[in-house]
Amino acid sequence: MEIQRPRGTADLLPGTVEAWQVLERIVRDTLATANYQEIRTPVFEHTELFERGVGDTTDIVTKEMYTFEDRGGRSVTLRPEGTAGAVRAYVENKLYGQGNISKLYYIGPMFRYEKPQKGRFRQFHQYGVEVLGSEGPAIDAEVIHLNLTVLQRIGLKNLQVELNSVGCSVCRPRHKAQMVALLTPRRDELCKECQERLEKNPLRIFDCKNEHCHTVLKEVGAPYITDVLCEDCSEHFQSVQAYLTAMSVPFVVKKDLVRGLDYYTRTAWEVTSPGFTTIAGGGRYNGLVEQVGGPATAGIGFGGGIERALWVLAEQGGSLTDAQTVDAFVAVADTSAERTAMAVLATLRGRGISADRDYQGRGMKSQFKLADRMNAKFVVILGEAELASGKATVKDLATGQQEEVPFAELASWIEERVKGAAVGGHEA
RNA sequence: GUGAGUGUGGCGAAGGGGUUAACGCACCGGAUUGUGAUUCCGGCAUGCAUGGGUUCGAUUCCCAUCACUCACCCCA
Repeated sequence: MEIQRPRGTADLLPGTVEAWQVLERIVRDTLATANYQEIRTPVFEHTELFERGVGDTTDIVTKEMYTFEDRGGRSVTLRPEGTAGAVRAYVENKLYGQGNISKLYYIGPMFRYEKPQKGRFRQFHQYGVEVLGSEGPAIDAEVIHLNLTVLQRIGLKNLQVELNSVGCSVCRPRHKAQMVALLTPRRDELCKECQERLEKNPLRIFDCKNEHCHTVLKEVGAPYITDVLCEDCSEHFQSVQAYLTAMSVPFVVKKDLVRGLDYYTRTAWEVTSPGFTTIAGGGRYNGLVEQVGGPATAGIGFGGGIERALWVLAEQGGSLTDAQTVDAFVAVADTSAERTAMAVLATLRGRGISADRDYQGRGMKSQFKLADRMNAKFVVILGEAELASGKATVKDLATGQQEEVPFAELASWIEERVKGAAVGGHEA
């Protein structure tokens, strides 16, 4: 049997990679406008990093990690998300020693052992930012603003920012205690999973899809974390909203928003579009750097799914690319012109003019069809007559007009006419 | 991880236990001389996801495996 790609992975073929290139370009350009710098970290890390960083009660760690032993008997894991690795690198390379905040971004593959579905893969790709070293609400607003801006520039419509605060090490335990006190008497009525959540992370009960669980929540008067924030968190949350408003970032507060990772504190958000799953999401993680072994350092970041952004874009009827084009197609009318054709190709390419030809011995008619399919702008015809006269016949495929151009002037002639027009794939 | 559905050429698809597996698109070649459209002509699956079983005979029935899709879970 033919070898197939592993489940949940995808081949990106010519025709679709172009959109990825454009999207990545948009991400880089947008983040550069806010002075973010790229960081590249390993695609696998010691398993312990994720267990400690992401949290060992999360779904990601308990059932979705690609973990294996390497030949040295070490347990390593393909990264399921980008934050843990970035934070590890920040600590290991002592970036905090520079005294400034670090504004970082990454783009790359992530891995999660899940059952693949639409918009969900085992190897998927994210771009994301991490800001280390600032606690102030202004940076929250900047990061959320960037998160949304990238998506807008990609061309997505009907985007919605859902915002919440999940508290800190002061208010979270307090909230947890209240939840446990209120819900334990009616523990038996909760679904099996919520009974577990009650012990590990009661906040997540709000996330439950089970109706009866919600009824119980209401009846006992279980408070949203947002309603019982400590003073500092409450103030922070208010400020974030004020800054967002100042930056004209529309958002809605969603009190039951809980993110899937344990490390979030205070600000948490998701960006969605009605009818789709989460396209991007992020939050603040003030305790994470310490947990990974660094000095107490505030952090905040987001991750966006490339497949999901492209999927939603396509569903909304948008696209990111035009087909790649070629400036000149060199048509060989007679085998005696073969060498000249190769020379012309080399010359044109040397001048930065994209050029291609037929390598399958096709006839004239087929070569023109090929040129047409490549979206070539000009066809340079080389045959006996041209060799004899020292002039190439050049046809402008858009107008259908032909001209004789001396070999020596060919490159400049084409360059003049092609200049200014977007040359295939160099511009976003 | 649980449940359901699907799997025929590059793509979309018809078919159905018995000796030529429709059709459309795409692709390739041709319609007298070295030129892109349309039209016309011709070509293009010893094969119906893979492996096994039932049968005189299977691509059509059964089982397993793999993949994809959908729902749940959760998320990007």
